[in-house]
Amino acid sequence: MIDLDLLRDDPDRVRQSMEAKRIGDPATVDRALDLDRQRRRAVTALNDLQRRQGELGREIGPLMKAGQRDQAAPLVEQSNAVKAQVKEHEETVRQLDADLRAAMLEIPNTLHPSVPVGGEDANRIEHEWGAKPTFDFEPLPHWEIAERHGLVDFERGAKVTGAGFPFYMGKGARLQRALIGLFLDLAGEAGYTEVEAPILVNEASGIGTGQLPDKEGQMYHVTGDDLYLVPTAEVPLTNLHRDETLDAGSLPVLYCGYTPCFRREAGSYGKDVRGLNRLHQFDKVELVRFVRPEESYEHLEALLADAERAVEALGLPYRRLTLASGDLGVTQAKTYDLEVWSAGQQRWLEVSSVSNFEAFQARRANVRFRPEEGAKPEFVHTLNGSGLALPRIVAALLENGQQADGSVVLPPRLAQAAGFDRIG
RNA sequence: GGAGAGGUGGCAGAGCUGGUCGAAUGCGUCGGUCUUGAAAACCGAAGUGCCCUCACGGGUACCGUGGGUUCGAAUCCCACCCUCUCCGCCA
Repeated sequence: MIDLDLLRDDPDRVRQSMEAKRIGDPATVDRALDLDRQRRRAVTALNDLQRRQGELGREIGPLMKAGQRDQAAPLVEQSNAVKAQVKEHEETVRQLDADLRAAMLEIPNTLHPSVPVGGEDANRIEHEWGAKPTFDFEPLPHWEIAERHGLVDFERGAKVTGAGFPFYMGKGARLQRALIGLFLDLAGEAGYTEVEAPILVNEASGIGTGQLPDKEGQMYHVTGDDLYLVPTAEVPLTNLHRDETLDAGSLPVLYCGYTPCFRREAGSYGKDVRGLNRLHQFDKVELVRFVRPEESYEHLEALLADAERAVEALGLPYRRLTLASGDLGVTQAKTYDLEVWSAGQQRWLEVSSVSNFEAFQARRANVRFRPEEGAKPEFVHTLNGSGLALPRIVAALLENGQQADGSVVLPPRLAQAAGFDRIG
């Protein structure tokens, strides 16, 4: 949710962000402003009536206590009349509140000035690291390598659950476990507190981080208990402090957590979804920061560095993009993507998305802090980044590490964590 | 899942035979007096959201959440959520 004061003071900026992000209808801004004006008028009227009701009640009280019902009768009659009006106005305010909130939830976060405006082709490549491997043979895509070594069983996953829910077998499974451990260790070294979180969350949490109502169809919904499977650990980790006022001295708060992630990926089909490229269930280590607003862009860079360190630990060539406005979601003010080079497919695969949400999530989730003793609570800024998502990392490791004899060599740091340095 | 108890301000804990209750009291916090300084003692301050106001200030709502009864609800009724105790079940 954006700041209502910003909407009132600078609606043009809000509209421009909507247009640049290509999200929503800019007319929503005017609708929200209109609802806001109506609501304030209604609240003022309601408060006046409530005051009158209180006055009458305080006059009636002593009379009733003294048994002077007759004297109280006309006042009671008045009070009943006011009560009816109060009820009416309450309903009006309730409706306007709901409408305004709905409109506000439709308005995406504003952009940081450094975000390039445009569509996907305006994404800015900032940095490239590592050398793409070269081969004196035709490198295979990871799904063929995985099949050859029995690392991932897509068919049986499809039988047991459905497409996009693979089994990892043997060294494939051990690799997952080693990567999760390695990523959590790296985050721990960087100062993050490790968290094991619930992987089912309630509706309020979905709203808090912005998955609801915007991306309703993307989460698996457990209807029996009205809970949602997490699409990322960002949801539980950020909602951990929902409706809290944090101690200023505790900031910044840094959490890392591993969870399986569940995404319906409704509407995404095509050749780029083969193998491990896009799954309904996958593993990811997520990094989350709660910070003071004035420091959030420094933290964005620090968080980015944390994610890059993880890729570099694996020796995978990668590049960093600053996402253009059109590629940003509802909630982000600025996002960097990290993409690793996947030699068998000859393409870049997104493995991390590092974002500053400024106060957008904090306002929805009501996470605040008190800047100093006695000061008013303010919203924190929240940030998060993958550190990292596993499947495409595994894809790149298999494709980049493949040898002429069909075996796969693992990078040293991973070999150490996994307990083996070669597959096949 | 069954039976019972309970959810009050930063914490603890009254109030719950409805009527200036945003709410006693204690602890903690902050300011002051005293002291060379500190402690103790004493005095005082201090919640959050929303609305009106340039401001000073004022109004209103909030005692788990949402409804209801009533002229009036922290106090009564209903539903839900959560915590605790006992029983059952169980990795």
